[in-house]
Amino acid sequence: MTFAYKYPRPATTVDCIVFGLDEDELKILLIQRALPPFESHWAIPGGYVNIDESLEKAALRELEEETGIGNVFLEQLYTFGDLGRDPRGRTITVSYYALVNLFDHIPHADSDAKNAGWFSIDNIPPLAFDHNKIIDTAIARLQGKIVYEPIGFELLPKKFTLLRLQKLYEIILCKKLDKRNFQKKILRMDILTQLDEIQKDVSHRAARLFQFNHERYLELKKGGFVFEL
Amino acid sequence: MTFAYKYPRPATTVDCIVFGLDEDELKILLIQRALPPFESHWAIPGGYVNIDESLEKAALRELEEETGIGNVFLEQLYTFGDLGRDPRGRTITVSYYALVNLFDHIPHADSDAKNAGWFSIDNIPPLAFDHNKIIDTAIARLQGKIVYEPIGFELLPKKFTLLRLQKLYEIILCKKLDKRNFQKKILRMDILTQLDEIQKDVSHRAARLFQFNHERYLELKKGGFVFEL
DNA sequence: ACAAAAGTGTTTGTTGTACACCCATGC
DNA sequence: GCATGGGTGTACAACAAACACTTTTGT
Repeated sequence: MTFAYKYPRPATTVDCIVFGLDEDELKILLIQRALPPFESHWAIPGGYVNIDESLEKAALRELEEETGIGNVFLEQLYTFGDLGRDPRGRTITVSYYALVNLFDHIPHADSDAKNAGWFSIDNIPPLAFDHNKIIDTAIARLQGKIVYEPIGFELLPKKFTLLRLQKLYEIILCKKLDKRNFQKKILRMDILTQLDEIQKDVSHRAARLFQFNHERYLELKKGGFVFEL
Repeated sequence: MTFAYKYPRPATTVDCIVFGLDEDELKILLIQRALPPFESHWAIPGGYVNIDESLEKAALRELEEETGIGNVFLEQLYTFGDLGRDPRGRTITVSYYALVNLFDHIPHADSDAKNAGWFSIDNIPPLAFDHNKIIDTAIARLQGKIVYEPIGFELLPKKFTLLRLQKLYEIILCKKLDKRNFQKKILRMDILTQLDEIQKDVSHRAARLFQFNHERYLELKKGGFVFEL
C-alpha cells in the first residue's frame, strides 16, 4: 500500500538533542545507527513523524523508543530543511532539545540503534546527516536560555547545593563565576527553598541542600519578575 | 501525475508574519484568502514548500508572490504541526517572521489573495487556520528579541531620530521609557552614527538623524559586547 | 506668542564586581 | 593536622531611575 499526492512532499522527521550534566562536563546523548544511511555513524535520536501524532508527541515517542527516556523537559529548537540533508530524499526535521538528569539515565540502545552513550560537547564525533550543525544550534540556544529562564534545574537532581548550581552555569557558559556574588544573586531572587538537609557522603563539610520552587517562580513571574543571571 | 510514498506524509507549508511599524502602532500584514479553505478569511501569507527549495527560500518566495515584498529581515519563528490545524489534511507549517519598513510597502493583493492590508496587532480579526496563535507567538518573540538584539532598526528607515527609535521600543514593549535615560543608554553603546543631517518638514525644531552602524556592531560583538536595552 | 518637540545634568539608590578569611567535617 | 569545600561581609564602581528646564523652529 502506498500514499499518493498530487505534488511531491518532503518527509518529516523529529530529532532530539538530550543534554545531561556530568560532574564537570555538559554532555549529549547519542545513538549509533544500526541501519543505513549512515550505518554505524553516531547521531542524535530521532525518526519519522507519524501522520496522527503531533510534533512534540513524535519527539517524545522517539526519545522513549530509542533511549528509554521519558518525562523530561522538552522544547522545540529549530527546523532544518535544506536540500540534500538526507540522502534518502528531501526531508525536513523539526528538532527538539531535552534537559535531563544524566545520572537518572543510563543509556541503552533500543530500536534502530546498536549503541548509545553520553558524549562531552567538547568531543562530539562527526555525526550522521547535519546533526553536528543541529547540536551547535542547540548549544547556542541552551547558553542563551539558561541566563534568562530557570531551566538549568532540569539538569540537576531535585535537591542540590548552591555550588553545584554554580558549576552548572560555569560549565554551560564556559566562564568562572564568583561564589559569593553568585549566591547573593540567586538567593535574592527568592526562588530556591532552603531545605533542612545537608549533603551526605562527602569528605568535607557538608553543604546545605536547596530545591527550586517552581510555584514561587510562577507567582513572581506573574508579578513581572524575570529570572536573569 | 502523482507522487507515491510508502507511508503517509504531512504536507509542509511556510507562513510569514510581516511586522511593520506605523506612526503609533505595530502592525502585521495580512491577506484575504481568495480560495478555500477559509475563503475570504484573513490570514498570514504563506503556502506550500516546493520540493526543490529550502524552507527559507520558500518563505521568501511566498512573501514575494503574495505581497510583493522582498529583501527583508527574515528569521525562523516556530514550527506548528498539531493535528487538525488544516482541514485539508495533516499539515505542518514552518513559520517565519519578517521586519520591514511599513512605509516602503503598500500592500497589494497578488496570487491567491483578494486583498491585503496592514492590521494593528491590537485589532487582529479571527484568522484562518491557527494563524492567531502563530501571531501571538511572533509578537512574544519580537518583544523578547528586540531587547537583546539590535533588530528594531529593520522596522525603521535608514535614517531616524532618537525619539522615533524610543517610540519603537515603547510601542513594541508596551511601556513608557524615559527620554534622557534612553538616549544615554543607546548612545553609550556606540552603535549609532550621528549624521550631519536633521529632520525635514516638521512643524517644530528638527531633530538630528542617526543611522545604525552595523559594521561597528559586529566589531563590538566580536569583542564580547552584547546589545541590551 | 504659542505649540511642539529637541536637547541637556544631576542626584540617589541599587546592583555588579572584586576580594580574603575563618569554619566544619572527614580522613 | 590537613585537605576540602562551606559559609560569610565590605568597599568601590557602574548603572538605573527619577526628575525639570531652556532652546529651537514653524505656524
